[in-house]
Amino acid sequence: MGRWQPDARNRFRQAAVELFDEQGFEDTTVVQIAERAGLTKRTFFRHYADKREVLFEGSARLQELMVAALVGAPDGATPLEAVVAAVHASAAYFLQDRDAVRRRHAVVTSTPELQERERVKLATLTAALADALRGRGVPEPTATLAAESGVTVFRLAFDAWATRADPPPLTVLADELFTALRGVAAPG
Amino acid sequence: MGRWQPDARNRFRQAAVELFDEQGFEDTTVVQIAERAGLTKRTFFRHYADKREVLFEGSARLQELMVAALVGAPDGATPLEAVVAAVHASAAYFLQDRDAVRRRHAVVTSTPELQERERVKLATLTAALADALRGRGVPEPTATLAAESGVTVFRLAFDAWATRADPPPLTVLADELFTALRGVAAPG
DNA sequence: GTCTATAGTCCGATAGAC
DNA sequence: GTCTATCGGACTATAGAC
Repeated sequence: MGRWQPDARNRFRQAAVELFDEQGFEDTTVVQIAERAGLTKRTFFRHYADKREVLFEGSARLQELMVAALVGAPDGATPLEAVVAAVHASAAYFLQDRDAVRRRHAVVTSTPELQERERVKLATLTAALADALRGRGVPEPTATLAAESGVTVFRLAFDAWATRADPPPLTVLADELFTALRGVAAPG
Repeated sequence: MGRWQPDARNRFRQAAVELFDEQGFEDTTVVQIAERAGLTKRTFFRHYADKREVLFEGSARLQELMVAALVGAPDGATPLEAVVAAVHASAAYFLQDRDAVRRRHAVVTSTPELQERERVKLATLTAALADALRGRGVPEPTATLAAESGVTVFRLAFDAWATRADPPPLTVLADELFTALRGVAAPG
């Protein structure tokens, strides 16, 4: 096989997750990750802009999924209904290996640095959803506000889903929050 | 006056803002800031946890202002109305020296690292507002959703106010967004 | 106030795939 | 040969330790 280590990214990701789980994010150095992956620090930074990024590889895929669902929502759907469709679509993404999702969530919520990065990813997601809404002809500021509301509901629903012992489906949690949101914005 | 340089924080803050303005955040080192302030790097890190924090000194004060307004809202106010009062109260904070506010906003929006920190501060503000709402007897998830909505409106209104050439008052921009939000959540 | 560890960058060299 | 991915080490700045 020669000196190339195949699947560099997969190896890095697995090594990183293991080490973060064993000894925490801050006490794990990039050199340690590289050693366990059988590669070097230099190569790590060729694949990831920084140490945090190794935990956020999936976010692009999740975003595509949600945007696609929003774009594919029925023509007659209101902006918020289209956003609800996007949030519902996200549930499929997390069903694959629930334990891994929960472990990752635990690491992220216990590390301020990682929470920062998560917020950035959610901001990117919000921008993408707002953009897709504008593509459906939704004007500003409605598009941005609908996208912001949807991502807020998504984040709160996902937090509850990843934290609770035996949670209902993500779609159910999200629907409860959407209902509550309607009550907040238009009381009486 | 002795060996202490009085007003260390003020000196650091002013030196930092000047340097960030002249050569950007990333190309400015903490040593440069300390030199211009007539102090040492060590002293800088005694006052601020990291290089970014020097730009966010005011956020605690802003938060107090908004929480106080929320707490002081009329008893009959709905959760969202109480949050609107908090956002309105923030306008007073920014009236002091508008140019400084705009320069700071320009630096923050042009530096991803600083946007991350800003998001964290907004998340802290959201938590504080939600807490104050719970103190008024508002149950979950209403308290959190109202706080999230309010901070979203605050952020969008502030962005517009700090970006536009000759903007209307922050309160006016915020009210427009609150109205649009009601339309998003309860259409028809 | 000095000393050290770690994140992250830059360079040249090298080895596989095509 | 060309393209791409890796390696190795030296280097700077942040941040924390002593």
